[in-house]
Amino acid sequence: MENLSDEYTLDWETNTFLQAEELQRYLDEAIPTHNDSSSQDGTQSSLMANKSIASERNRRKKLNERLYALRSVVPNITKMHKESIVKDAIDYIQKLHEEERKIQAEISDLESAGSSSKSTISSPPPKRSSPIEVLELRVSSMGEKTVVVSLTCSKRSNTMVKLCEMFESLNLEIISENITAFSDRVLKTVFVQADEKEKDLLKIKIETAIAALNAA
Amino acid sequence: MENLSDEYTLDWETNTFLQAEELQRYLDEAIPTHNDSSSQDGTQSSLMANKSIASERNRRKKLNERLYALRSVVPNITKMHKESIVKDAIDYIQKLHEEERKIQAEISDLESAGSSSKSTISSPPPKRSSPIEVLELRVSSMGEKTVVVSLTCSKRSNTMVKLCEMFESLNLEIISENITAFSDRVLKTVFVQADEKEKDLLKIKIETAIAALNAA
DNA sequence: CGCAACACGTGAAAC
DNA sequence: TGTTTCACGTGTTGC
Repeated sequence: MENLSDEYTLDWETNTFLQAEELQRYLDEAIPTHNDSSSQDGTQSSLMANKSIASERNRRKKLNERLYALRSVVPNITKMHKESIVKDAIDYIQKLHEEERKIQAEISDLESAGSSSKSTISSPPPKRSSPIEVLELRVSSMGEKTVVVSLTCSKRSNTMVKLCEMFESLNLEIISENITAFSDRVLKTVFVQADEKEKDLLKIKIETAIAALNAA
Repeated sequence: MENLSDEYTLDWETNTFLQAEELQRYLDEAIPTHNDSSSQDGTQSSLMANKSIASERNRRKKLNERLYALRSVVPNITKMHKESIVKDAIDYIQKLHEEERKIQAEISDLESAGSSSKSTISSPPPKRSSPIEVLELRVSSMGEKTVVVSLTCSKRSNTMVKLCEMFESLNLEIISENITAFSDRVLKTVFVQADEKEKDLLKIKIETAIAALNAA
């Protein structure tokens, strides 16, 4: 039977080629397996066979290297089988496609910047958008000394960061705040310690801050 | 020449699966290859073997379908061999990466346009950094394809912003995320689309990102 | 004739 | 335990 006791498998799970040296040695050395000069009627059987076998090995090796490289350019993932590597690559490409589409729209909207400091709410479809697209802004009072701000935006690349910065710049006395991102929406809720009469003023402040941030 | 009588090979060159019917017939029919009733000692040899062989067939078929799908999402080229499909996909992803990088730079340049004259609202350069103090970091899996990150920090001046930026920089596939600040704590919860096996790796990534951010 | 690309069945190894 | 993934050598087909 075949001896081949040694282990040469390259390892997709542990990320790197395991024992590359050994694999290489195996590959280089093992090609002329049959150097038994049986010299039978065989014309060049072993010679031809060895070439074919080497070609096939090389082909497989190449393809595997390519798959390995493919995985390395796809972020997020670090393991998995051949099939999943390709699958994840597909998903990733599609994700990039969509992202590019969004960014493209965002940029074209940015260039045709119209400062919309007037509208209180209202921004209906995903058509009209600026860096921060406010879908809804509600400022209400909860008791005498607490004001609740509820803000809904469409989710863009840096929306959460900007929202945080924006509220931070207002220097409010924040009791508690919360941001949730899901689907294509970002929802921010802030509990502010302030007199209920400041409610409307606070709303204007927020609108102004957003407008300023978008016009920057 | 173009006789192609019993052709079953699926054709990567001409783009579509050639003679899919015939291939299918071949696949379906040929499984119980050995129904030679030699009635040899065979206990379950053929039975077990046929399972293995069918599994292998299915695995290969799956992988080929995936490769085919991969090629379909990569624009530009259409045809070529397996290896080139993967290679083109890699090139394309890298091209998209670079494009994204450019766009990102362009956008940040656009955003940091004006300013400098007389900013009433926006804080000038509040570049003071207060490190992120991690109180608890829990990364767990929820099902096979979802990983939940739960991170608790102490609340400092820019903690929320930094947390958002940090997660954004990781380029994860985020299903939904949430930040809540209350009292002197900030709690961030993120649902990430990732294999459960990536759990530990993801935790390390987050820890590293936070450490790097604090060292700035 | 060879060369390149492929599908196939098989045994080994990992989970 | 068995299921799944893999590399391998081989036969076949089109250039």
